[in-house]
Amino acid sequence: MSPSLDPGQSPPSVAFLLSRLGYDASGEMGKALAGLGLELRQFGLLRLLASAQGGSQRALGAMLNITPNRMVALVDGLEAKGLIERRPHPEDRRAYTIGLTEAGAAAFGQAMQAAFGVEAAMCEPLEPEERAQLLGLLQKLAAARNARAGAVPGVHPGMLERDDQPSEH
Amino acid sequence: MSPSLDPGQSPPSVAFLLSRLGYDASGEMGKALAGLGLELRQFGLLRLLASAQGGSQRALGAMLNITPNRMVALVDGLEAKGLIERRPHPEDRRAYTIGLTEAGAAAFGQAMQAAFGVEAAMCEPLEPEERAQLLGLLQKLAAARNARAGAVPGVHPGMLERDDQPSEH
DNA sequence: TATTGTTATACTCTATAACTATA
DNA sequence: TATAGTTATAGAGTATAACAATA
Repeated sequence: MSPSLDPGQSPPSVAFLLSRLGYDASGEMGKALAGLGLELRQFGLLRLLASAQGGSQRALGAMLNITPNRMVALVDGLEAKGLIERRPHPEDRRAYTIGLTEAGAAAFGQAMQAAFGVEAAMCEPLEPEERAQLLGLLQKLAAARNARAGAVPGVHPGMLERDDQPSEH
Repeated sequence: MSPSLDPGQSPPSVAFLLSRLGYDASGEMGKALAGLGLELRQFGLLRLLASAQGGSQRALGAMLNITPNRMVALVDGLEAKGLIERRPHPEDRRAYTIGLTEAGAAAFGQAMQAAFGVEAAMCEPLEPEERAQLLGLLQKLAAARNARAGAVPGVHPGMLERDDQPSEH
């Protein structure tokens, strides 16, 4: 976004700047992950699994706003890489339990390193205090949104999927 | 993005939060524009035309990172709505000059109003001083990026197009 | 020969609805 | 009957390469 009268400048709007910078952040993150052979969405699932093991494929998909049919390909892809596993669900023979493999945990660690690299590069123009300030303000905004939305917050739908809007970015 | 260990929380990372909030901002902007019968990309072109009249279709596309073939449909759509016009280029009979119509200028005004509404809603959780602070920090980041990238800055590729990364939103 | 707008084709991604096996 | 994962089909969106008119 950027409804400026000057095409070369972002307008003095938080929403526009967030949109622009967030898009760039996703892009750089995607590039960094591509170097590891990972896609943004794959990283999103790894990240979720690193904190929430044991969920069914469907339950994980619900948390990521990914429909069941698309979860198949996503899980297939990571399983083919040996980063995750479909394990038999202990209570439901229809379902699988998705879990990180050792290689998957290692790959996730590398991806997080890459993410921190992107973070550092993006914040490089800011003084340390400015960066802390910005972080606090963004967290406040995000917290308010999460409280409002009520559910399924935290995971950037962009790296995963969504149910309503922007796909262009 | 959001490499947190807690799937319900964004991690303390500027990049992740920017990605998440920027995605939301685009989404809300898209919704607001949809109420006016406009898409994000269409708004992007209107916005550009409001400040840079007279460019050829190709030149405009270059500024928005939209390839010539896709500019055709974009211009077609807005021309069908009567918001822009293909006018004969004064110096090159192959090219057109794209210009806002009166209706287009009015629609752009309405879209800007909608954009400001989104801005206000998004910043509602912040105190006025916080908002000003956030705006300043985001502008500093954006300015540094523009200076680095060198060219074609300011316009959120997400509402338009891109040449490398995230399309998942 | 290069460039403008345009079109044609193929390819990717997604959505919707079915199917199977369990519950 | 409803739900897990899966598959099939169709649709939207995009990229690539061509094309006619003009430079």
